[in-house]
Amino acid sequence: MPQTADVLIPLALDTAYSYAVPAGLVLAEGDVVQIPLGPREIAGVVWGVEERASGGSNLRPVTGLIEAPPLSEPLRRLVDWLARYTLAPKGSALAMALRLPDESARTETMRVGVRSSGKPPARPTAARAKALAVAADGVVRGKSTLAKEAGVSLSVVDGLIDDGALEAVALVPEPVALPPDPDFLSTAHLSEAQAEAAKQLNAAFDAGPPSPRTQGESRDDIVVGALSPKGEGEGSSSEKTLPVAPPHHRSARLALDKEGSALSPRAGRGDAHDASRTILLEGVTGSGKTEVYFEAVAECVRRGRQALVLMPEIALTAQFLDRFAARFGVRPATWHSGIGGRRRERLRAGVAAGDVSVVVGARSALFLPFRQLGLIVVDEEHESAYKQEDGVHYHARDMAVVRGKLEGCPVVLASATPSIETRVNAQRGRYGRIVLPERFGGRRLPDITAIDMRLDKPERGRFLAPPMVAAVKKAVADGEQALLFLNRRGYAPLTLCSACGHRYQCRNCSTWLVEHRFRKALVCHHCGYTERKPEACVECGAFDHLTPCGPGVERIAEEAAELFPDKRIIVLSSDFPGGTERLRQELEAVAAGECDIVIGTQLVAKGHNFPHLTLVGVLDADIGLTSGDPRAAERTFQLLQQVTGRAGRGERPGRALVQTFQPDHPVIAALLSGDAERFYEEEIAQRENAGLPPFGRLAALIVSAAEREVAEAHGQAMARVADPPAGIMVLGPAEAPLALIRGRYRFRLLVKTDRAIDIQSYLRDWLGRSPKPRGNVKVAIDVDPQSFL
DNA sequence: AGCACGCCGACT
DNA sequence: GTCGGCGTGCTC
Repeated sequence: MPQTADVLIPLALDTAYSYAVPAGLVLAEGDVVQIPLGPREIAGVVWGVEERASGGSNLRPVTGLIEAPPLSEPLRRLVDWLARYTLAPKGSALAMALRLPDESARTETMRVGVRSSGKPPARPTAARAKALAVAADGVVRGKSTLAKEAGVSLSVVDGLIDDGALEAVALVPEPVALPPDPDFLSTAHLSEAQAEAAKQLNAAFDAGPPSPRTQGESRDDIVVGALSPKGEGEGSSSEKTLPVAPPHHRSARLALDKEGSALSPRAGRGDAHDASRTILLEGVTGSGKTEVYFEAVAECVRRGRQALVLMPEIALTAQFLDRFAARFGVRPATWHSGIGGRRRERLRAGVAAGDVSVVVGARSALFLPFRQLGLIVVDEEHESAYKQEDGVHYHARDMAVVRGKLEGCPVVLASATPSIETRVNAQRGRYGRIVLPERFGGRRLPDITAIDMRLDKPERGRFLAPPMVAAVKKAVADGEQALLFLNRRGYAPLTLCSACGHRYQCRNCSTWLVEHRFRKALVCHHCGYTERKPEACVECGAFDHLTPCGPGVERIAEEAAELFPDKRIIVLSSDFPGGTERLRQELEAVAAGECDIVIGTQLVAKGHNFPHLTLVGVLDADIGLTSGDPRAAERTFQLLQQVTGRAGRGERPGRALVQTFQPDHPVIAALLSGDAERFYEEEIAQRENAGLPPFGRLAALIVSAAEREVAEAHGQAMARVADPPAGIMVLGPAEAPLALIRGRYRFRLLVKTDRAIDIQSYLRDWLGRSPKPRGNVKVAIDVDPQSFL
């Protein structure tokens, strides 16, 4: 019986295309196939197979099966889910999971090995005899290995191959990763609290459903950060204007749920099942979260399943890999954007075959074709680096929760400073929560003291307050390391001409240009626009009147160099001269203690540990509190908590000094009191009081039209008509700060929502009914539920 | 993603 | 007169 295959193509296409399956080829869902598309041939994945007695003869045939790991059922469902949630075309979502070997991989030379063929060489020589003596054991070696071992040159080996005494064989590539040993280190090194936490964590392995793959139908109900339903009783007022969702669309059930909040299909139903399977592992810096989740990884490996540890890319350091090796005997397989070519493909294959049992990777590792995934850990779950902002917009932490659900495996979200949404999910019982309250080894958290800048003013033209100077002086005099933290790159955030008052501004954005003295340039930190620092004022032509206003790390370094001329000072920021590799080296050097005073931006708050650090000085704790970003408070708290937590990880206790103008601000007060709990409660309450969801949901709708008036009319009509269903808020162009009109009248509306999925049907319906002014309005929908909050 | 088609400005 | 910019549509 002839087959027809629906093939999803990794392009911006939302529907699978149908192809005839040639006789002799039998396809299954998930198979990677080559198919003709227009004039070319490309790879796609079989999304469905139909048996057909007749018909299908008008379809173009599948060209062939590609040798690549097929996409498992859960992975295919993840692609579906991702596409629907982000409103991305399915094909684009597929592209994330289908990264086939690129050209460089194919052209890379295959490693050739040699072994003895048993035949004696036609022309024996001394060198040949030596080589053959080594090869006599019949073991396959690389050519260069054999040459080295025998102490002969490569040409001798080549000669023997030509001669027929050695035969060349394709070498089995070395494994991408050695198997980690879950019992390499006994659990005796764990503290009591850690051991208890590990035990609780490991209980999650047995709490799951018997078979995850029988649960297909429930997958729409997966609750992740941004999708979590609101509390009960929130507006259902606009149901009358709720458009009738197209019947073909699944969300009809959700959108038309008459029971109450249409957007909260599961509101009020605590989900004990989820709670035992997605777990927030919360512990202050230095409490040993990593060791705890390593135990879960060990347990997962013991059970013969695979574990995935997700990290923000910058946190994937040698330091971390060594910690892993100390626990498991070997370094883990790693996956990040820099892994390319053959290595990439072999890792994929190893993961698909189940040979690679642990992968540590950045967010894209989420789409690897695991054979039997048994655990996902999301380290530093609050990190905004988990947000993919280009192409398909997704949050890797949320997708990890989704994949965990689809694979039927536990998901651990680890953080010292969890995101608000994760805290809320834990609080509402949707996620489990394990807290490590203390630092490992009885070490104390650093004492944090405020320096009230209204009282303790720095000297004129200086930025370090006297108590800060004194503290740094004492620390370095005692041979300790100090960190001065200022989250501002460059020399000065604003430059003006003291003769005419001209302020240097970016020509693209409305931001001030930041002076970078080292680079002799004025730089826009928003768009990257750079210009040479002018000799004379561009406005009035006055010389020597350019005045830097305010501090950046470079300026602090200048001040520190004057105050502590004999100390080793280093500035660490993301624009470190010499690139990422140099920066990495410098971070290692600092960790090794080869520096007295570190001056750094937020870069130093993440990833690296500095064991010699005892003093952290925060130079402007108030930066970011007034940014207008709804997550400003949360972000600032997380950052300050992390950076102050860097102090005192070694034997000595640490302390932190915080320069601030608002010691009573809730964020600063919570930081000073060390009461994170209080911060979260206040922050969540505040959002609820303001009528905001406790965490972000926002969808952006882009309308582009050939004519500005058309777009504007459309947008205004939309904003007006949109008396939106519960949980959806449509912001008109005037209210939307991001409503940029760029290029040819591209027009952007923001639509705020609980559930991106519902927007799709809502908009389709609304636009379907609306008159099309000139028949020339195109609607593309682009949603990132989290990027704005 | 590629590739064709079609509409507008600026050249040998 | 065309060359070529990109905006738009199509690929089973």
